[in-house]
Amino acid sequence: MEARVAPMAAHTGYRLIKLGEQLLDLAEHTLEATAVRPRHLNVLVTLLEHAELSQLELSALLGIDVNTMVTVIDHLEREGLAVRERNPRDRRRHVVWVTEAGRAEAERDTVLMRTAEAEFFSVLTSGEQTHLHDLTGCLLRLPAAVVPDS
Amino acid sequence: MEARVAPMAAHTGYRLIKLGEQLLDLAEHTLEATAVRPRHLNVLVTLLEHAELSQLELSALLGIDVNTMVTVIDHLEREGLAVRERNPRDRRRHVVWVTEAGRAEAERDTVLMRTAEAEFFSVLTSGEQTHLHDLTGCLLRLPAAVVPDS
DNA sequence: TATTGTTATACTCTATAACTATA
DNA sequence: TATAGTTATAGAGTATAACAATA
Repeated sequence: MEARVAPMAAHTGYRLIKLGEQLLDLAEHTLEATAVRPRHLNVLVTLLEHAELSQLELSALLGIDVNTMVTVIDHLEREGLAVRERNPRDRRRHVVWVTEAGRAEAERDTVLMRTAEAEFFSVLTSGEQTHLHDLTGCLLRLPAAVVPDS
Repeated sequence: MEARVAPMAAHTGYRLIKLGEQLLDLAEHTLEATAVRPRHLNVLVTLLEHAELSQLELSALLGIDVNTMVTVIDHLEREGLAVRERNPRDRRRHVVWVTEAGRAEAERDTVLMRTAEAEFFSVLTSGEQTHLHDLTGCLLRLPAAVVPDS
């Protein structure tokens, strides 16, 4: 008795698309009870690491449309997690920075995400997880310097 | 001079989401000049492998909403790639089957996809590609019997 | 005249529910 | 009464282009 399988699953590319869908669903579900959704957490964490980014730089770095970025930061401001200010040296630009509440939210949510991911990947051994981490980093052309996920 | 990187890239889960997005974009772009889009090819290939599937069974197997499946098969019929027929043993059900033109389309498009994917994964060695194939299969709980992508 | 951010619009995708035909 | 498929509708997400402020 063999279970039916989608033949496209023979393609590694298809597998990665499916995994991406599952992991995005996992992220949405994990953050369900929080004030943010995955996209907002991504922006918060990025702002904590790279201070002084304009919205345009944020958009380029995260691959989020500039248009969408406006509403993401609208939401963060409304929730008191981030603040927009004019850049005094170029008043066309906004500098976005994270409030203390935003930092706390990001730290709490990062723990939630790490726990959920650990569970998701637990079917693999620790060594396999590291290997997957490295292979995906290579495909994304990430510099080796990126802190490993452990 | 180090390039700025999205800090979330430290999470393997985030990496897989990003790769999934890139690979879906790649699939869309690869099939741009054809009569189908990735979802239609997925259905065609599945019907060639598993004859006699109803639309409901197709939906469940591929994770495509029953609702969406209607429009996908509408498109395949309009393009002359598949045909819907009533199942004589249960006239509520449709049996969907692929025409000769549909088979040719699927075979041509599968070659296009394999070529595009080979290019995408070419930054990895052959052994690394196989390892990635196996790791993703494990995470998706695929039976080991699935034909490898080589 | 070009750039940053915002707003408006339309287009796609998806999700819910109502509807039909069959069982 | 339940099920397979279809259609209608509304909601979210995204993409394009116009717009305001500033350089």
